[in-house]
Amino acid sequence: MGLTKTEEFTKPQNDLALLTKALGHPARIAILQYLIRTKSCVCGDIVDELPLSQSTVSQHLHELKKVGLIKGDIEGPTVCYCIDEKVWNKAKKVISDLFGSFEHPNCC
Amino acid sequence: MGLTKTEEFTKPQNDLALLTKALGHPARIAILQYLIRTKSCVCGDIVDELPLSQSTVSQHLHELKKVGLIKGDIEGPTVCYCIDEKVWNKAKKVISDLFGSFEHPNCC
DNA sequence: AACTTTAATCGTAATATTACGATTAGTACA
DNA sequence: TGTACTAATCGTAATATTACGATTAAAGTT
Repeated sequence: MGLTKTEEFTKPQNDLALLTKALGHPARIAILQYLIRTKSCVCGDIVDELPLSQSTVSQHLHELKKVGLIKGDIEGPTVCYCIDEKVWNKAKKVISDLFGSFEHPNCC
Repeated sequence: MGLTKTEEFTKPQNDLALLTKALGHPARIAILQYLIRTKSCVCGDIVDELPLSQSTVSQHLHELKKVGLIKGDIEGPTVCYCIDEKVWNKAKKVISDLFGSFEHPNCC
């Protein structure tokens, strides 16, 4: 199938899964790290930075934009991608809530 | 293709991507939450808890075991799944490092 | 030994993902 | 207007994922 049974799970579960799924590719991790690292929100430079073709990078940027982690502002001929602080902080909270909810093993 | 160019990225990037990818399905989020919530490391009950077939749940458990987040101890006829504290804490750190590395937007 | 229970694995089908080259759309400049 | 550049989209191929039923393997029970 390849089709997730989304309707059978809660919205928080689906949202968290969509978020982590978006993070689940080394290229997208690399993009986020690059955006955080570089002071200026350099744009098409991402393509030069990554070992992937322009169209593939564009697809990964689209995935990240879909979950809101980044946003793209058109600046003349180029596009400026940045981390979306609001979504980023929300994601940070949701994920740390998950990891914080485990204290100690119940068994084993 | 569907084949990630793993060799072009760093090990930390690939490791983090594999971890988040494993989290990137609502069923696997639900499994982890269930294991955290229930005091006893109840086992095949996971199947009853989830709206998926036994074989599908088994596959998801396998995915989580692959990245080490959970471990399964055979206890008589049943198998007891638990969070692996060590891997869990490491994952927690790696992810919070990523989210902590962003302070404020550089632009936009 | 035969039976039951539990959970992994196999086989399969449908859909998703990853990647690329080629094309297109949009903007700036000559 | 024509040209050059950037970045999205289209088309496509290869592989991965999700899901299920059926089968198998392993352990306990009768």
